Amino acid sequence: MTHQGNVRPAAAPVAKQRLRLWLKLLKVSRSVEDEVRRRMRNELGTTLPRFDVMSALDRVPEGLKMGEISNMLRVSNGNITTIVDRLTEEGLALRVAVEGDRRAHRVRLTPEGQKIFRKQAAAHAAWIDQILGSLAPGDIDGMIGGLNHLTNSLEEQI
Amino acid sequence: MTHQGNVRPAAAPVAKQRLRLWLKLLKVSRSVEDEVRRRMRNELGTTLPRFDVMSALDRVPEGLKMGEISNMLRVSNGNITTIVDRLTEEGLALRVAVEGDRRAHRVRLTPEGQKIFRKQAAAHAAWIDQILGSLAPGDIDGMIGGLNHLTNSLEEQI
DNA sequence: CTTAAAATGTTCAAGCTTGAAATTTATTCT
DNA sequence: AGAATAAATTTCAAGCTTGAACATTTTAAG
Repeated sequence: MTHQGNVRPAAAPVAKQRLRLWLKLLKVSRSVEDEVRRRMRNELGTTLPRFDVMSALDRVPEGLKMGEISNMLRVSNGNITTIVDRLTEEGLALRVAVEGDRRAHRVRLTPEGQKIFRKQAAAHAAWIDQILGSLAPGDIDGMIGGLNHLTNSLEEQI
Repeated sequence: MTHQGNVRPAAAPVAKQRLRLWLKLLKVSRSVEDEVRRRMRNELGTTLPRFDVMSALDRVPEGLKMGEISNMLRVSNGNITTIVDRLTEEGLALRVAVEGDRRAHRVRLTPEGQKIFRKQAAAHAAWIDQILGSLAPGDIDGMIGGLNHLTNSLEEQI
């Protein structure tokens, strides 16, 4: 029963609000992402995409198939191919054959890759804490709430 | 209000919360951005960067210098060059000489470019309203508040 | 078993993005 | 004025990203 009250201030500009929110959200997340990207390059000599891939791999010691990585990261298949190629060349990751399926390989971090990733992850966490330092727990909870709503409806929608 | 009892569970993990928030923020904004990108391509035959540039130009009828565009969009100079080149080739934008400074040009939308942009902007606004449709005014206000805090501190910091 | 369909990856062309180097034009200093 | 410095862009190499086309292997159907 969506029943309007008797006084309507104006044709509800919820749509406008949503657009404003989105523009703001995009701006903030681009700013932070740019800053992180810059530090990845300058302080760690790596890139965000590589870090993302290594992060996915680090969570699953037995390794991930290419398709699993690209699903997790919401990124195209071909994309992952080149990133993993490079990580492999540098000895940070390796592909192991999947028993019973000659199409697929499982990608894993090498011990060296793990060691390096751990360091990078610590640096990354510290940056984020610093960059988002102005946010109080109250802000955080509020935003996480809204973001969760969004995430849920996006998963249904898209 | 989630109010902790008198016992503090552990050394305040605000940093962890901030990291969680950032990962969520990044995920949501990438999802929405990807969806918008997809529709830009499939439904409008354009790209987000082009749309962004046209959007900046549309707001300033007298035109913008290259550097002004790249500042507004927080994007490198070289980047804008190629995008404007393409818009120009297609007759959607044009460069007019700046009186008294032969280094710079002012980029403007052509009437054709304006017409096309207006249509695209309307479609874009509708998408956002639909994609963010699950957000109630309460969510929106909360998030905008948090984002404003962040924006402010980012501007000082970075 | 043989063939068609599905799944898993890789390759490729095109566009985006960046930072650094190069270019051209303005401005400032002696 | 002449030289050095600064400003506005463009060019360039390298990496990221995507979707489409392709190749290989697996699974399902007949």
